Amino acid sequence: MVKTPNKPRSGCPINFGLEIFGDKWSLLILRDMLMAGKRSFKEFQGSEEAIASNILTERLARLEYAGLISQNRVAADGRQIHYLPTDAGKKLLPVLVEMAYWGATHDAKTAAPKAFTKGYERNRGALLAALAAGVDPTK
Amino acid sequence: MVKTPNKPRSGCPINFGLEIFGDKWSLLILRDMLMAGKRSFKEFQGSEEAIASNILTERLARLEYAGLISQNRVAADGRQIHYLPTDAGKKLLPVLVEMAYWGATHDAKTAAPKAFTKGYERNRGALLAALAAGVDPTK
DNA sequence: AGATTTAACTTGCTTTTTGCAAGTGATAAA
DNA sequence: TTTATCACTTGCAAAAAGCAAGTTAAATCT
Repeated sequence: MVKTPNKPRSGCPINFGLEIFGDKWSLLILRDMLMAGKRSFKEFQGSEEAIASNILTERLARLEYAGLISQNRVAADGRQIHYLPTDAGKKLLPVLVEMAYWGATHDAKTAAPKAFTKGYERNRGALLAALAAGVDPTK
Repeated sequence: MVKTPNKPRSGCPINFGLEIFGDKWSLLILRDMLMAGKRSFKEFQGSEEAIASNILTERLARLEYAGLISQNRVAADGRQIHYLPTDAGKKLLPVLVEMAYWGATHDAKTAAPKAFTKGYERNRGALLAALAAGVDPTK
């Protein structure tokens, strides 16, 4: 299901990332994990962008294969699996934050709260730290 | 050729970006423009990843449509067109730098020069400023 | 001036990926 | 013990990517 590693198109570090999460869905899953605390299949499916279940399955497998997330069956409920970011996955937070800031400042109709944009501009490091600590910095 | 704007899947600022450059090629074109000073169709085609000409055409049109780049016919040679980043396009540099840093630190076989990684860790702001000014910070 | 190159695309066709709707199997709850 | 819930699968249609070859306009070469 998850394909064996094709040889990379290049050794470029940007290309390295794109070959893992260069599509319209992977970073949304990471966003849900890293910025919204979501962990289950159901929660990812519930996001506004409405990913199809087969695509979500494939992306979770790929992200796991790439070492960005891990699976853990929930002890209290044998049906559920919790997907958690690995250390490598967590380190993508700055990428997400930069993309979010760019989108917030270039989309006239953005739903990004002003507090996010202001927070970034005032103290980017503190914003990153708050998000990494699981605190919603817009509240 | 460039499709009319579908309604966005959400108002999320990250999704806003993904709907424009959420694929395996767009950010490589921006990388070539913003970090390698490339401007012509030929130069983009010459990159190691070897984009097909029909895909390159389509992506340049899409990026222009989204306002990230502009076309300018070269006065000295009527065959050539120079593609240049707009202000909005230039502001994607931090996204590229974060992706590059992540890739450089998570790909064991990365071709990223140590000077880039070191430069980022020592002084991210200065690295961004140098790249924005068109200086190659690894030299 | 005519022939050859060069730059930027187009076209046609095949393969791969995405998207949608419906269905399945293993728990868990009523 | 029926009914729900969760995490998938499956089948099929539509869209996008990939590849090779061809086209057009403008420059350069002879």
